[in-house]
Amino acid sequence: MGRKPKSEPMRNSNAVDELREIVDTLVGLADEADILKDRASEVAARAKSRGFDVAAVKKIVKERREPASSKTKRDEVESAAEIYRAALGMLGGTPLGDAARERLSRDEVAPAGDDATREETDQATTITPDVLDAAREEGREACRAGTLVIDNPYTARDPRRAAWDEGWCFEAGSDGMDIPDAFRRQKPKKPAGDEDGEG
Amino acid sequence: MGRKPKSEPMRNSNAVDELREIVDTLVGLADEADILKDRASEVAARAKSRGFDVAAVKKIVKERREPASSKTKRDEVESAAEIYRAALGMLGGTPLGDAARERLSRDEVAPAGDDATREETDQATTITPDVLDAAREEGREACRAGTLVIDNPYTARDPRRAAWDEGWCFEAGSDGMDIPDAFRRQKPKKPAGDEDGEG
Amino acid sequence: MGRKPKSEPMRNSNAVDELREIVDTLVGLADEADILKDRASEVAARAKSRGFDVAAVKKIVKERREPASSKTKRDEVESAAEIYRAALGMLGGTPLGDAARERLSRDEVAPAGDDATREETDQATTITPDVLDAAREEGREACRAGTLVIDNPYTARDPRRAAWDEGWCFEAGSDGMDIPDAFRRQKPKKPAGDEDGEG
Amino acid sequence: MGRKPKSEPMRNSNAVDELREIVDTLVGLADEADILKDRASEVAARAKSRGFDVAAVKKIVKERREPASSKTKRDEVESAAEIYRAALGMLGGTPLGDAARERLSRDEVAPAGDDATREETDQATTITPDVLDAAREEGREACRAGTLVIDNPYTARDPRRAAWDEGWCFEAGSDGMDIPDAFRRQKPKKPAGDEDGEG
DNA sequence: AATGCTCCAGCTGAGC
DNA sequence: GCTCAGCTGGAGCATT
Repeated sequence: MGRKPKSEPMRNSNAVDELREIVDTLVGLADEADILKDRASEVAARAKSRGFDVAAVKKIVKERREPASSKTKRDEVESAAEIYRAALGMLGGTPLGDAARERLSRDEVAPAGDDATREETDQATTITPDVLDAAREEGREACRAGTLVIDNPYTARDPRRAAWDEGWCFEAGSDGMDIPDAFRRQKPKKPAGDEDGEG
Repeated sequence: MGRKPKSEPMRNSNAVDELREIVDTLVGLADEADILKDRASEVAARAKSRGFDVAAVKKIVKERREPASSKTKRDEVESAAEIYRAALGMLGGTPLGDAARERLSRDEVAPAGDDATREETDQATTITPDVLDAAREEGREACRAGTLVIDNPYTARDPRRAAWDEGWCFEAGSDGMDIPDAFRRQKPKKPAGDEDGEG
Repeated sequence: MGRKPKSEPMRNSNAVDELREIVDTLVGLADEADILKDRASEVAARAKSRGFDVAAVKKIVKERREPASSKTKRDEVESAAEIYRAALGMLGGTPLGDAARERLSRDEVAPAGDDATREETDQATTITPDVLDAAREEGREACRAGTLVIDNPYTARDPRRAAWDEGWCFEAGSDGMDIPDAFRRQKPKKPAGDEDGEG
Repeated sequence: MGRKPKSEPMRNSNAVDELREIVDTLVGLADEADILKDRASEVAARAKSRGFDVAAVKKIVKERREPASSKTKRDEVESAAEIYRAALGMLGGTPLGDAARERLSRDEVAPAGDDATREETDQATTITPDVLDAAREEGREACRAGTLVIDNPYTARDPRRAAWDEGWCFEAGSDGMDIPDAFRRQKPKKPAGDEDGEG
């Protein structure tokens, strides 16, 4: 395999030498990268053999490395997804997280109804579908009444908390008005104006 | 460009006809798939123009479509990651979620120390770094005392809740014993035995 | 952000320290990998600014780095693809390459007809569709006559060369017999036997 | 569980209904896409069981589907890569393809030396490294003399053809002048001007 | 609008 | 035999 045309000075060569250097450099860098990758695989294998969940470890590593901006964006997406889940009745027992609550409160999404309707709720209730439906309805009424989503009356682990959230979010998106800000992509180019792509 | 050797019957042809049919079928299927993809892009574009967060919508769609098994696995990984975050002090204010708590309780990870040390905590405390450190220490003591992680004394939105969780998880992994079950990959082939890959 | 639960020795810690070390190591390795990647990007940018075709350079680098085995497999696939193209009349003016010719010769794919039919061909012919069709037909006859594909009578740059190849390959796959070896995946688990997955 | 807040009219609902419709549509489209994918897998499996080389079949399918523009670009990159390979002495026995030859001729890359030096070459030579080196040197001289690369004196299957190409291309890039046009990315923004990114 | 980039899913080769 | 990690190819996105 001729590496290069045999014996000659070619010290004036220009393009070929440049090209060769570029290629060699890139090959070298790629080789070094392979070494690093191998070492990482080793560490992962050791972690696995010790019993750690490698997928979870990688998740942590990714988190550590991702810049704050990505993290922020990730949270933005997740909070929006939670609100959507709630509005579609897909919460599945897990109530809204902090980010989603903050987003909903920040945007004052409530249709601003007449008056507060939330009353005392006893914690000792047995959880049945009916009870959950009632909580959902409570959430809707609360939303109409202008109650903030953060004022969900049920405690953190109470299944009714999620149901109330669902009702609230559903109502927030069901007022016949335009899409509320909390449903929109945050930090848009056009802060408040709506662009109707098909109108 | 000749599409095929010109005029002849070739009704006995075997391999070529088969090949042609296979290729044509695959091309057709791929074309149909492209159409579907275009339609999906259209819908996404419309959603975007209406103001929805497309990334969040896609997340919802993915969730809807992913089979229960994937969902379960995803949760497994996420709960492990949360426990790791807690142990490394990376919770960042968000306390452990349900799955992680359940996992920690299920595995009875506590080193079973001497006696319960948790006392009353007043909710009205101003949150300072010191207060969080105290909560962290409380969590560690609670872990040593055999308190279950589910018995975190702080309420859902109290920042000390996360700190207590961190302390508890850190302690659970710091007892000088082997890696606790809650840190391990769930449902392993070898339920409890450890295999040291490096000897 | 508390890096770790505040002030204590914890020199007996086990799982947590291990986990921390694993994560830190992986983060470090990933960071180093990023540096290498940046350097590679720099080199690529320089190459681009000098006027080189970066995509082509990357291709060369990839080639240099890919092990011989991958190269071999790549060639296997490419030779098969060429034969398929020829059989489907998709050569588009480019005749079969060396690898495909060798493969076809090695497998003696010709249906072994009666006698040689190829006669002299004058090079000065004007190329018209008819001429190409004639060359195609010649190739088919040559195949039936047992002529090896390597004995294509047309010179390298003659468009009829590709047409002859097309005819030859088409005939090789059109004999009404089973799929010829040259059409099959080389180096199969079952050297000659065919397994019909569908019955 | 709860698909949506139970029984109510909500015919005025806006955002939620829109969202639900979008999600449902996307789920439906993705499901249809899955079906198509399954069918394609079936066909591929059948092809495999019949003995076809599935990778090669996929390559053909891809080719059939890729638009002419992609094809053109692909060829551009490949021809550049071939020229680079030749200049670096990596041809490995395969001479330049048509596209590369055309590119080199189009750009008149030769340094335009003194006089033609190519003489008759007898085909019966035994191929040895020395012979290849000689062919390489011939190619270089031919390039210096202004001979077009298309006038490579060796026939298509002669190994010296590749060596001659290598010498020619090497010389074309080694004249101490700037990077020749044939080495550059075709159809650049700045047709002839060079921008030195690091000068 | 075109291009490069980054992320993701699907595929392939090992390993228990 | 099945699973799993690594990898390649493609699609969406941001950018100019």
